[in-house]
Amino acid sequence: MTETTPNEDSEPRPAEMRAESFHAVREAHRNELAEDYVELIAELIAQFGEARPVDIAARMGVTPPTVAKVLNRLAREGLVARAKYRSVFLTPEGATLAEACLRRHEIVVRFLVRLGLDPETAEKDAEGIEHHVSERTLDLFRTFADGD
Amino acid sequence: MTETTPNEDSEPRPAEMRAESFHAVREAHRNELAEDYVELIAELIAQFGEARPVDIAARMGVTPPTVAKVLNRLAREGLVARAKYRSVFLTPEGATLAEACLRRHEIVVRFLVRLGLDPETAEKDAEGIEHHVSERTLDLFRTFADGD
DNA sequence: ATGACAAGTTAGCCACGGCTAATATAATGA
DNA sequence: TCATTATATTAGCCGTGGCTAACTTGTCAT
Ligand SMILES: [Mn+2]
Ligand SMILES: [Mn+2]
Ligand SMILES: [Mn+2]
Ligand SMILES: [Mn+2]
Repeated sequence: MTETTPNEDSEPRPAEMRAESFHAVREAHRNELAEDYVELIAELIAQFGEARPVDIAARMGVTPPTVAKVLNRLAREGLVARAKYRSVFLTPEGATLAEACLRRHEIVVRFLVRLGLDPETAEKDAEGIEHHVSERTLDLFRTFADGD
Repeated sequence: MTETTPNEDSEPRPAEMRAESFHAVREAHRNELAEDYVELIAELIAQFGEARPVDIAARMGVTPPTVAKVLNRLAREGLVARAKYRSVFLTPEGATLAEACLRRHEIVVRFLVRLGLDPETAEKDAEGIEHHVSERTLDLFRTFADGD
């Protein structure tokens, strides 16, 4: 059975289009951890004046060694500045990204709550959804959240 | 600077709650590939009577060896049945999962379209969002999609 | 029936992000 | 001060999911 145009009634999406979607998802997942980290680091700095690995670990729900490894990658990528055994800070690039992520996060949460979701679940679902929301979709979310 | 109750105006969510959210996201990501594969396999079987690795690869946007490796895992997990050099089929468990994923996928897409998104982008965003939607949220999506 | 091409598999590489155990440094308080 | 505790890092393990290259098997047309 070779792959030709199907004789079905509802046209299935072409293979390449599907592939594009999955590529986009994988791309989102590649950026996800960096986004959540810088966002969290920004919040910790705002609250405490610094971001300590131990606090990051507690909030990310992972162990300190895991945090260390990720932070090294973020440093390598220029999002984070660090000195051994010291707190973590954001580079300008990291701070910019954090700001964008924070905004997006809040829009998604407000949208879900507006839709009727309890804030707890909204926060939980948003943590995943936020990374898969295109600019267009985010605009619609924002409008809906503010709207009525 | 130790971590105590902050003197901020807006109460930040406790660390454990945040950790829970991230745990949920990681859990979703662990199931994601299996869900997308069985969903796709179900569709291919519906269209062509069988699901061939080469067609899976084209639609997932990956190479055949990658598909082979993932299929082996799915077989190990009892979602898929296969014989060497033959097409892939779903176990009852796999078929059940596929059905649920298909439904969820369609709800998310219809929701996004109803919100005002073009079908292209809706399909793309849905591919990621679907895995981060709780039962509650899915209900709200369904209602909104049908509603008005 | 068989040879050529398509499809599938295997082997082996890599980066990532979890983890534990062990070690090194910093911070605290008696 | 300095001993104890808290925090951070390193080393090393594992499973996953990408990839390419090489090989095996299946399919199809002549
Ligand atoms: Mn997130
Ligand atoms: Mn998906
Ligand atoms: Mn899907
Ligand atoms: Mn995701």
